[in-house]
Amino acid sequence: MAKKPYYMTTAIAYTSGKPHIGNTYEIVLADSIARYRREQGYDVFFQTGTDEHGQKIELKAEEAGVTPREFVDNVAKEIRRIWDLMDTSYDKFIRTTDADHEIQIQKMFKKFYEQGDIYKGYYEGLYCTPCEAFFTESQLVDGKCPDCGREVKPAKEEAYFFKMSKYAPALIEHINAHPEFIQPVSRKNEMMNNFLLPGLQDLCVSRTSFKWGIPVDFDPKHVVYVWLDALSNYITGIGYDCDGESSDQFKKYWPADLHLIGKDIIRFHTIYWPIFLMALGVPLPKQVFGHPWLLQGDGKMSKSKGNVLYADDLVDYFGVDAVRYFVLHEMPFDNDGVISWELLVERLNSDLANTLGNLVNRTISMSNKYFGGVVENTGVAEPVDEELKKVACEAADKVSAKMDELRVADAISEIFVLFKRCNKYIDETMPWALAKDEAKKPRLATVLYNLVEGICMGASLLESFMPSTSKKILAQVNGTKRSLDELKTFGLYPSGGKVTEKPEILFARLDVNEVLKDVEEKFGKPAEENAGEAGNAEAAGNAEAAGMDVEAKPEVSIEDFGKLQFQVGEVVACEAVKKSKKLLCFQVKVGSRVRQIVSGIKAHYTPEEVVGKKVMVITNLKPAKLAGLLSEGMLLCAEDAEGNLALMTPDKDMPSGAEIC
RNA sequence: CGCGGGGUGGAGCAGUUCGGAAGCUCGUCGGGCUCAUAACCCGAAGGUCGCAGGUUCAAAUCCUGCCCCCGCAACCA
Repeated sequence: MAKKPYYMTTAIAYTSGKPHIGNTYEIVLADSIARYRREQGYDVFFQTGTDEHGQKIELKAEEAGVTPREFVDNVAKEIRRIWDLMDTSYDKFIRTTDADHEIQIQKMFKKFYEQGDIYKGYYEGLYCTPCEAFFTESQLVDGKCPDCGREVKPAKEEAYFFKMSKYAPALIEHINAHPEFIQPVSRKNEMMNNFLLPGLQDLCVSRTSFKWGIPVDFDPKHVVYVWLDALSNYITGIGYDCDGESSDQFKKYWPADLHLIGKDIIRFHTIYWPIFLMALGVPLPKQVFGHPWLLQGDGKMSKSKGNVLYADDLVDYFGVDAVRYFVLHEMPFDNDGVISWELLVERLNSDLANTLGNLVNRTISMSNKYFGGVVENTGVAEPVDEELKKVACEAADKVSAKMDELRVADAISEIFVLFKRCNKYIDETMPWALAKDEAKKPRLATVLYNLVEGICMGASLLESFMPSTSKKILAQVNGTKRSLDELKTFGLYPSGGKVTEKPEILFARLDVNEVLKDVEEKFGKPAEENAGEAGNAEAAGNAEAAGMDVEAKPEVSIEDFGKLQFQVGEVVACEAVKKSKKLLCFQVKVGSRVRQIVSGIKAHYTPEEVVGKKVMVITNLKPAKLAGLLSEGMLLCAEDAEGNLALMTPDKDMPSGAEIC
C-alpha cells in the first residue's frame, strides 16, 4: 500500500541577517513534526528555505558594500548552516532567487494579469520629488513634505493591484467550512473580524521604488511584491507549473497538509495566499498553524543590548539536542515561550541530566555490576511491574495524540513520564537489595530487563525530538529503534542482549553561575541579571565599577566627524506628544532660532523638569517627522544597559547656540 | 479610544472553549535510599488565581469597569 503523502513547510526565512533562536525554533518545531509523521507512516515532504528579495535586503547589501546577490548568498548559506547544525531533516531548501521559482512567479503574475485579477492602476497621493515618497493629506506638516519640508504635488505612480475583493466571499466560505484551516482557532476570528468581514482592499502587488525583486516580464520597471513572490515558494518548490505542466511531485503532494508559520504572518497565509491560489485554480492548503514566539527572559531581544541568542552559541554550551529539547519543551501551544541561559541550564540539569541521563547511566551500571552487562528476561514478574509496563505501552499512543494536535511540548512531556516512571521503578524494586541475596538473582535480572526495555521504548519515541540522543541511548543499551506499532508491546528487547561496558554521560550537569560567568566573558555583557535579591542594585554597582562596553562602530575620519554639527540648545518649552508613549515635543532655542525637536524620552523626563535646561543638539540632521510632528535635530543622551537615558548638558553655563566641537 | 498577548504559591507555565474540590515542572524544607551524573524516590510548606463590582447553589473560568506588564505598528532622529 502506498504511503499517504504529507507535505509540510516552514515559512521561508528572510535573508536580512543571521537568524536568532526564535527563528531557529520554527525549523526545529517543524522538524520534530516531520520526523514524527514519517514515524507514523506518512510519505513526508518537508520544505524550508529563504525569502531573498525586497527593499530591505537591497539596503542592507548597500550598507555592507556588496551586491544584493552576494548578500543573500552569504545569509542563505548561514541560515542553511544553522538549520543543518540543528539536525533538521528538511527535504528541500528553496530560495526565492532560484531560477525556476522566478520563472514561475513571472508566469503567475502574467496569468493573473491576463485573466483580469491584476490590473494596472495608480498609486495616488502627494509626492515629494527629492524624497521620492508619497504622502497622504494627513501626513503633511503645514501642507509640506514631512521629511524635508518642501512643496509636494499631487502625483500618481503606476502600480499593479490584485482584486482581492473578488475572491473574498469564497475565502470566507472556505474558512467557515473548514474550522481546522486556521490554527490555533483563536486566530480565525481575528482574521475574519479585522480583515475579511470589513471588506478586503485590493492589494498593491508590484513596486517600482526598488529593483531587487523578480521583474514583471511584460513591464520590467516593476518588480513583483515580495509576499506574492515569497508565498508562492510553497508550490514552486515542488514543481508547480503555471502552464499546466506541473511535476508529478506537485500532483502527489499538493495541497499541503501544513504550513507552519509564526503568528505574526498569519494574515498573509490565511488571506492573501489562499486568494492567490484560488486565482490560479489550485486547491488551498489544509492547515495553517501560527505558532507562538520564543522571547528573551528580560523582554525584547535587541542587538544593542547584546542579548540576542543564536542557536549556534547555545549549541556550543548545551549541544544540539539539549537546545532542541529546550525550544520544543518550553514552547506551549498558543502562548509565547521564554528563553534564557538560566532556564536552559535548569532544563538541561533537571530533565536531561537528572531524569534521563542518570536513568540510563544507573541502569547500565547495574547491569554491568550484577550481570556483566547481559540483560536477560527470566520472567520473574511481580505485580509492581505492571504499572511500568502500562505506562510504557501507553506512551506511544499518548505521544501520537498530542502530535496530532501539534502539541509538541506536551508530546515530549509524555515521553518523560515514562523515564520518570522508570526511575520510580528502581526505587520500588531496589535492585541493590536484590543483589545481596543470591536467590533473588532471577528477579533482579527481570527488573533490569524491564528497565532496559522501558529505556528502549522511551528512546525510540525520542527520535523525532532528539534524534542523536535517541541513537546514543539505543547504542548504549544495544537496542533497536521500535516502530510505533511495536511500541504497543512490552518485552521486545532480545533476552541475552548486552549493554555497553562504559556508559557515556549523555548530558553533563552544568553550574548556572559558571555558565553565566562564562557567557558574560564571551559576549562581553551579562546575559541576564539574576532576578530578585538585590540583583538590580548589585548590577548597577558592578556596571559602575566595571564600566560598560558597547558594540564598537567602525572608525571614522576627522572629516566624517566634521560633517556633524553639535550645538548647545536651551529648552524653552516642552510638552508630551499626545497618543505617543515615548515622545516629548521640545522647543529648543539654538542661537537666535527656536526649533522643534521630538525626542523619545518621555519615560525618563517630565516636560516640566526639562524646561530651562541646556542640552546638546545635533543641528544639521535631516529633519524628520515623528508622530506627525516635524523634528529638526536630535537631543543627545547617554543610555545605560537598562535603557535609562540622561540628557547631556554643558559642564559650565554656555550660551545657546555655542558650537560643540 | 491603533492591533494583539498576558497578569494563577519564590521562578516558568497548564487549567478559562462548555462554570463544579487550585494543578504541573523547577526551587525551598523534611524524610528515605545508595545502583547512579550531590543524581533517584516519598512527603511538606508556600497561592486573596491583577483590582473592584455583578450573575450563580457554585466563578481562575461568565458579565461590567479599572490597574499593570509585554510584543507589533505608528513615532524610540
